[in-house]
Amino acid sequence: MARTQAADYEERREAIVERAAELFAARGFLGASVSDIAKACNTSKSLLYHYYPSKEDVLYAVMASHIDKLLGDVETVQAMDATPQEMLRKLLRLFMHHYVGAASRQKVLLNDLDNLPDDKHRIIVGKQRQIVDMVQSLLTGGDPALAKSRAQARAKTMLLFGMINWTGNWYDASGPIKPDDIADMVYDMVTG
Amino acid sequence: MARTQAADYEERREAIVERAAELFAARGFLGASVSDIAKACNTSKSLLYHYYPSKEDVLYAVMASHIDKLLGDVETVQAMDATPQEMLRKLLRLFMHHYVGAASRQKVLLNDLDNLPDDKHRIIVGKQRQIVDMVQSLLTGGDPALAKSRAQARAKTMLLFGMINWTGNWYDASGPIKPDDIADMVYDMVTG
DNA sequence: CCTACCGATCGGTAGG
DNA sequence: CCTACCGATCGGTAGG
Repeated sequence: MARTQAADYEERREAIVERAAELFAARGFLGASVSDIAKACNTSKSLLYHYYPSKEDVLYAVMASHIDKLLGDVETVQAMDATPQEMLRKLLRLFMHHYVGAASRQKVLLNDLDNLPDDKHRIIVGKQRQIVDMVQSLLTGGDPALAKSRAQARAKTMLLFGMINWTGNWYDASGPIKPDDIADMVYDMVTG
Repeated sequence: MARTQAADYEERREAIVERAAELFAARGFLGASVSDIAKACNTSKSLLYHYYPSKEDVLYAVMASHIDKLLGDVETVQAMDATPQEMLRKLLRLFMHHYVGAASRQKVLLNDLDNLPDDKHRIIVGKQRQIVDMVQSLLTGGDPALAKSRAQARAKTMLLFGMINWTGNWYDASGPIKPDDIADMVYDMVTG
């Protein structure tokens, strides 16, 4: 009995996070109310507060689950035996797949980070920095000219993230361009 | 007397827009209250409603004033007698100057577009499309290979906008990289 | 009779 | 697990 409930508990927590991610992505964290989330989950506000202590904790769950997958991509690439260029291309493809596969969570991560309380904000920002640093080291490792100027290397890295982070605003899954195509276009532009 | 008041009226309207832009940029449209804006202007909420009929009209004023400057950049470049490449490089430099010089308004334009009512939303989106189309035509005009595939050209254009639109999240005016440097880095990446 | 402007409060809804 | 609520604050407007 207890085990069945525990299994159900985790399923409901994940269902709440998924519905919340969709609503936060569509209306913003402040624009989507706790009642909205409850309705989307076919439950009551009170039930929602049984699974998460606050609206901000739901937001954190949305962001943490997503960024941990991106950190998993970083670890996958770090375990490769390959050149920086090959690792960068692979990492960009993995990122784009997660960006597209979890578009709502990715949008929430980019738009509503400042709505997290300070302690949770710091955790997410720290993980973002790990990801950015990994990309920057692959970029400078493959291009010795970049290693000379730290500011230039950071700028190029952030231009790269601009390209992939903005895809949520225009990417159309039903079009001819696929996630791998975008990853390769970005790769060619930053290495060409 | 009447002329003095009219002049004051326009000054106050502009001051409200500037303060609102800063607050919307810092907290988001929903996170900044009308009371907050009034406080930042050292006036009352009632006075604010004397100058703008609603909070949404203030948001529209923030966005419209900014995007009209970007459209002015497009017109400046259209009046040039130069190659598509030279026009694109010039346009990117003009954009980056306005992005940096009006960072709050640019951030609001990118983050809070969906908080506009439908009619005003359509106006801003229409102007954005003009800007995107201009950049795309300069990009394909300078690169015949791109003209072959519409989807590829649109993708490259949006990757370009990703780079410059994301700069608000990392650009540091006190660092060694200047707006022209970013514009030229972007230019080199999309044409190289 | 107009405008510019204030302190106080409206009806509803937010997160909890 | 729900209905019924709270203290506070929301965008917007009243009288004067």
